[in-house]
Amino acid sequence: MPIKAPKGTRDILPEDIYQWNFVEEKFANLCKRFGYKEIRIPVFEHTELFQRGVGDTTDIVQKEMYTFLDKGGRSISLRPEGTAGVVRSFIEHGMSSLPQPVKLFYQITAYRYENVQKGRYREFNQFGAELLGASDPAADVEIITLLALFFQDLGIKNLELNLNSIGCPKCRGEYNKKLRAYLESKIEGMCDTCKDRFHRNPLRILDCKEETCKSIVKDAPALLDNICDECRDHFKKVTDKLNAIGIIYNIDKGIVRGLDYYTKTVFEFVSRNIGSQGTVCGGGRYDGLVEECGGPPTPGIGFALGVERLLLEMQNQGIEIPKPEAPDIYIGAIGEKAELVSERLAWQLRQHNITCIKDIMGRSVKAQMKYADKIGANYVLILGDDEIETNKAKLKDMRTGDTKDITLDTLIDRLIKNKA
RNA sequence: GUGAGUAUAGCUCAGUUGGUUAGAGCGCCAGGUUGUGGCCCUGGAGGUCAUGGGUUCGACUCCCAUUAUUCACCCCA
Repeated sequence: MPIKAPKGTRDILPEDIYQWNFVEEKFANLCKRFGYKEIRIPVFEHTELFQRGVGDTTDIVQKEMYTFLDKGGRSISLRPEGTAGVVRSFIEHGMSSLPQPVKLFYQITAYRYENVQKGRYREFNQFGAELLGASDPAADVEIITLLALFFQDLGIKNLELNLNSIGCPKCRGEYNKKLRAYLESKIEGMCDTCKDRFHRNPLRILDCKEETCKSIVKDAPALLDNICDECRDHFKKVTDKLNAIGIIYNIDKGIVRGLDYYTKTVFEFVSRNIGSQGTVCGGGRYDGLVEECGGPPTPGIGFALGVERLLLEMQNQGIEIPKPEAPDIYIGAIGEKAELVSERLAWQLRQHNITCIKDIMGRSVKAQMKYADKIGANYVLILGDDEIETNKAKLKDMRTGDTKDITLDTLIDRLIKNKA
């Protein structure tokens, strides 16, 4: 039995890689335009980091992490997301002593043990950015505008931006009391997971998809209507700024986010066209996270964007990504003498930054021509005894089919000129 | 963890009420033209019919299990 890629993983093949390179480069350039710097973090971390950072009560930590003991007996987990690792690095390298704010971006794979479906894999790719040290609503807006501009740059239209505020620990505590009071009498009518949530994290009951829970929750007090003055003011400033820029959004009181660290602003960009996993990007503010992970009190906000979903959406919208450039020239040879010359020629061409494919199969001229055609070479040069003797050859333009006599010494200059 | 669909060549798929050497198109290799691609023609390589068991004189076809895969639930990027 041949070995196949494990469930939920996939190869990105040479024929598709240009799409990935394209969005990766676009994202990196955009982040730099906003003053963000790239950071690379480990694929695995101490399990405890995610337990503390992502949250012990979350599905991600409870049932989706790839966790194992290494040979030293340490509990290690593959990162299920990027923020916790970035925050750990921020603390470990004393980045709170850097000029504030600290702006970071990354392009990572992440790992979650889940059942696979469209737009969801066990190994998946995320683009993310984290803005640390800035508590002002302007920081929230910067992160959202970065994303809006990214989608605009790529030509993606009609992604819905959903916004909510889930308050700070202070007002959320108040709200949890209110919510519990409201739900207490109705607890018997709720599903089993929600009965559990009632004690652990009643907020997430708001997000339950069970009909019975939904109907109970429908008339529950909304979190957004019960946040404290400071949080309300923060949220208003965020929406005022978005209005001023002209970024369209919905306020969605149901967004809770599955990670425990979020505070105040939470948001997501959603597509309706790419299956049931339509959240292309999710993010929010996490003012307590750095401290929770053992660093100095530091506000932060960031997001993670699912690259597989991004590409699905681009495909869905018919957005064309420029294909990679074709090889400049194919050099074929007949006979050993010509082969030696073609080796030297190819070496020189490549030194001059010209993409040159040469024959390494010793095949017939016809086979070589067919191959040159299939790889999309712009020009073909076939060398034989005649060419070596006269130092001249026919340079064939594969598009038009025209051939032109050239001397071998002028080939490089000619190709360089063609490229320009 | 749960539910449903699917599994035949590298890819996309045929394969009759169960019948003997399992097919096509595309792709790959070669030849037709021993020095010039695309079009055309000819030939070749490539299959434990997902795996294991069962029913049957006989199974790609029917039944069961397993695995993989797709979509969905939960949840999330």
